[in-house]
Amino acid sequence: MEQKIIKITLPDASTRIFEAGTSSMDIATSISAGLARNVLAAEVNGEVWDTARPIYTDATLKLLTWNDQNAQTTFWHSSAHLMAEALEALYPGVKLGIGPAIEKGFYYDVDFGDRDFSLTELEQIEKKMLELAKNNSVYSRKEVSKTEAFEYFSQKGDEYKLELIEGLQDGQITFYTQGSFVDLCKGPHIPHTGFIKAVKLLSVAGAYWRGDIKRKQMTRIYGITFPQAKELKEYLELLEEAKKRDHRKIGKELELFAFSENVGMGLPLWLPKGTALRERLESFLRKEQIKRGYSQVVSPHIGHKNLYITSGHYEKYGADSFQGIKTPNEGEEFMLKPMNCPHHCEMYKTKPRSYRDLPLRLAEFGTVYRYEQSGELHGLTRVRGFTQDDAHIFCRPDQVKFEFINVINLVLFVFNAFGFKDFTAQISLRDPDNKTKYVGSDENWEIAERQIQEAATETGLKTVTELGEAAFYGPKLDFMVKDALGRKWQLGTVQVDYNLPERFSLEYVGADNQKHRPVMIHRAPFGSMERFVAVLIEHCAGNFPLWLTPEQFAILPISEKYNDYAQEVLQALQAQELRGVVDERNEKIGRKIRDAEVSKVPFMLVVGEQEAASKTVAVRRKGQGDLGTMEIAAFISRLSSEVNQELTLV
RNA sequence: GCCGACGUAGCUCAGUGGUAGAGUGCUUCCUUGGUAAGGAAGAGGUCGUGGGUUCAAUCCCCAUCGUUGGCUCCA
Repeated sequence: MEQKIIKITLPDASTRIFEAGTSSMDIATSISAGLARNVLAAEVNGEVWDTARPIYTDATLKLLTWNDQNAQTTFWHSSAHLMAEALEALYPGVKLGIGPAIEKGFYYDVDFGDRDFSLTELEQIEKKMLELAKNNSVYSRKEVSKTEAFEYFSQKGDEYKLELIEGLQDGQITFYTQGSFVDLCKGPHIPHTGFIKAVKLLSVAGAYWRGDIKRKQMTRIYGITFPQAKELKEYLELLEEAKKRDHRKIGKELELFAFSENVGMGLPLWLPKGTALRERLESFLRKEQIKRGYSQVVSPHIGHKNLYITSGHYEKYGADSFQGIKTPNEGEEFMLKPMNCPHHCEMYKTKPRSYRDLPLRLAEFGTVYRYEQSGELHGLTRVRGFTQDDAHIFCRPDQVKFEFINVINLVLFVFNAFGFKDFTAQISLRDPDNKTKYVGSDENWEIAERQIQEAATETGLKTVTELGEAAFYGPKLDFMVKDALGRKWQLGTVQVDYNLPERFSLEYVGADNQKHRPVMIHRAPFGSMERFVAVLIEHCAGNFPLWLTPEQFAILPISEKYNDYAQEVLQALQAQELRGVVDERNEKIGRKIRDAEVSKVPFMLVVGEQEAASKTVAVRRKGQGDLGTMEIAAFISRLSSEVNQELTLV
């Protein structure tokens, strides 16, 4: 029986009575005209609806304005429709794929046919969008049958939409219309285009239809919109600021690393300062791992081809890898190692193992080489030669969960040490519909997947689960951190592997005096030194913690007359294992300070006549200014204690 | 690998169908200065590379290499 009267519960738990069929816009109007002017969408029983959509049942209602995430998503989705309307106006006959909102903004995939599309055309599309927005065209929703939907887009000749309709269920198909533009869309949308006051189209990119490399590549146009011009300006400024944190820029400025065409793309050169930083990171982790029962090992950069045939990697990746290294011996071939695990398996096999020996934890800062697709290379985050902070834990099946938990704790320890609070822990499982992509028995996969999930639960780790993202040999838990521009990168990783022990016939003798197969856990808390340093740079904008920074201080003589004293100070500090330089240039002190500030040196030690006479230094802290004069020993103890404090915190 | 953009002095970038400019850095000189840029002079570029169009190409076209925004991939 149909209700005549409905009860609406608002977020403050108050309730109001309306006639059935009242829309959330009507309700907003009844509350206040100001609210009605600003409401973009509504959450009806937790689902985001158009404000014009009539409500026929009792419901909880939250009116969404620009400050709500869901309103912004709706706003940007509606903006994608507006862009599509502009595109149809400017380029008659374009075909449209999908046009969703994304985290910041929206995109639409467009097929321009034979036409080449260029960046320079974005501006006139923006103009057209703003012009159309001024029409205050209402986004109106219409339920259509599958047949009607087919008819409309057949007539229009848009095969992409037809394919989408194919996958939809009759009775659940809706069209949205604004102005002259009609789109297949389940909504919701903002009330009308007039809310869209500022538009910026940011970039164009090729994107395969339905993410399939074998299908047509469409032109994807990315953009963002705002209800106020001021907000767009602020957003663009934020983007500019983020670009200043880019590790590629800071890495060059601070002389941490470089690339050379002559060396080869994706092969980073670690310069002295970058190396100093990296080696500190390595010793930090090495020390921690020793505490946690790991043994450090070293293996060569190449391995016999047979090693990778045994491991299965040759079959899987051989054709897409750096190719084999030939020797003067006919038929002999080595491969650059793309991972460390096969070497570590061979280490395991150097002697018979007892169940009492397990777990065996072999750790190595192992440099590996992978022929990544050229289009994938990106600064230090995606390279072709990199060093993993790798380790393989060989354990009994009953130890897997415990070891897994310990690894999770190690990763969290590392992330905490560097202040990475905003990360995602992702459990990657098999694609249940495509099991042939993976090796290993169903049973082992199920055990491994369960153990990962249990370990995550028991450590209290908040995780997201992705199907189909597992490695081909086992499920994994990845820790992802965002870079300055919001791109996600996988740093820490933990992976269970039942496959390699099988392929390498690894065994241990159990308490029952029978042979058993160990389980392997691959893990890397940093992921790789390269990617970790990249993300760390962006995280701290090049202002590294004192214990890590390549140069902790710069000694700045007032004039050349005090260079000798500056050297004396340097000797004293270096004797205490503190790191820094003397700026002996023929420049004024103001200049030397500025340069040291710009190059992010934490401490500046000004030395002149007074300091030389009293064997002191005038200390200045980056970003804080003058801290006053102190004796060299006092500065040493201040710097050392700050370093120690950082290290006990981490 | 695919689509788009870019490649000019060590760095950041301007510019033009008639063989190139700024700022900064670098070198030298003057200055020896007390907490975010002292002054002057000078050196530096086959305009990524290879073809083509043209009387003439750094500029237009093609190819190639590299970088870059995405897509796909990622042991």
